[in-house]
Amino acid sequence: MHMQKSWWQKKFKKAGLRLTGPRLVIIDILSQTNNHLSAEEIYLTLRRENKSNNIGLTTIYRTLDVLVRLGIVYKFDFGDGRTRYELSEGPNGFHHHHHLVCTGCGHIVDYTDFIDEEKELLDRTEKGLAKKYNFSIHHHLIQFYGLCEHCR
Amino acid sequence: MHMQKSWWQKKFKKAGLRLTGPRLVIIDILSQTNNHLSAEEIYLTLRRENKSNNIGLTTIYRTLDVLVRLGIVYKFDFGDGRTRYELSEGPNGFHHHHHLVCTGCGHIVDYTDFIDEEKELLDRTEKGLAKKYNFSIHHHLIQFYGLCEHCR
DNA sequence: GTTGTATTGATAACCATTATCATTAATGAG
DNA sequence: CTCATTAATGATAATGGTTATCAATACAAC
Ligand SMILES: [Mn+2]
Ligand SMILES: [Mn+2]
Ligand SMILES: [Zn+2]
Ligand SMILES: [Zn+2]
Repeated sequence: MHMQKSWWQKKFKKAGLRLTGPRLVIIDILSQTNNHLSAEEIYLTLRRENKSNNIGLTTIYRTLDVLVRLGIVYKFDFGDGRTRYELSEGPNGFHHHHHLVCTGCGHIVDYTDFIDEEKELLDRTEKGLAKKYNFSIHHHLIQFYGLCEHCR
Repeated sequence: MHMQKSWWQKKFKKAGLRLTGPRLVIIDILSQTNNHLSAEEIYLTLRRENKSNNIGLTTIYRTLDVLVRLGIVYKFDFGDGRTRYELSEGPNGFHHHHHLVCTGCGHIVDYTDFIDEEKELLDRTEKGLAKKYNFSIHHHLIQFYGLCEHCR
């Protein structure tokens, strides 16, 4: 009974990193939610669901760092004082989106509206900036801030 | 000999806040640079230039908080572990721009290229999102990340 | 000038994230 | 499968940017 290798397992192989219990469990937690979890939230979820005896908070931070380096996870600052993480890709491939952030309650909306137009403009902007300022650009960040209907 | 009121003095008045020495000095520091200063950098600049006997770091944080609330200063996280601040407006009015961040050395470029096109798309996006998700949107954030020629 | 109150600064506390280091376990060779 | 190598882990302490406290100070309205 061999499990098919998921998209992220290959990345570990290629980087020469070990597929450990904690790493599998943390990716599992992230793939089970649409939320943008903080390290502590992952930690608490693990304890609550008894997913693994006791993974240290330190390991969560280290693992997230690895996942970000491998491009498996994206890292965000939404201004609430803690870094938040989200899987970069689901089983159905990338889900390119940007964020709408409520500065009242911290609620976050993943939106894909206008993404195609944005992408076109961003590509053009990226090329222009790269040339003019001699940068090699790797990624971008777009966020809208406001108040949700509840916090209005 | 009456000094003309600057754009930000009115905001203090309207908000019923006092125009104190420390506040004036901190705004002065920010208006004297194109850099995106952290609280500690402002603190050190003050001591170095002897702008005022001894303004406490606490006061810097509190003042920056006030300035952000009044819209006199913008607050940014460029991923280097400290919050950075920038005057929202110069003597010649707003200078709308976005940021290009070097993840190697932290160097930041203010760019205005493509701003008009971005603005058009952003306005449209903003309206669309506001309606669809029932948000009142106040501001947005656009940043490009990469490596400058030095860090390549 | 007097007065009421917002503001300040020294200090301690907070809290998310990192560094340390001895212990454990994933992996590849045999 | 067994073993040896060494990356990874977890308990703990430390770090560092930011906040809370509170008595002392200084705006600004009269
Ligand atoms: Mn998201
Ligand atoms: Mn800027
Ligand atoms: Zn809200
Ligand atoms: Zn650089």
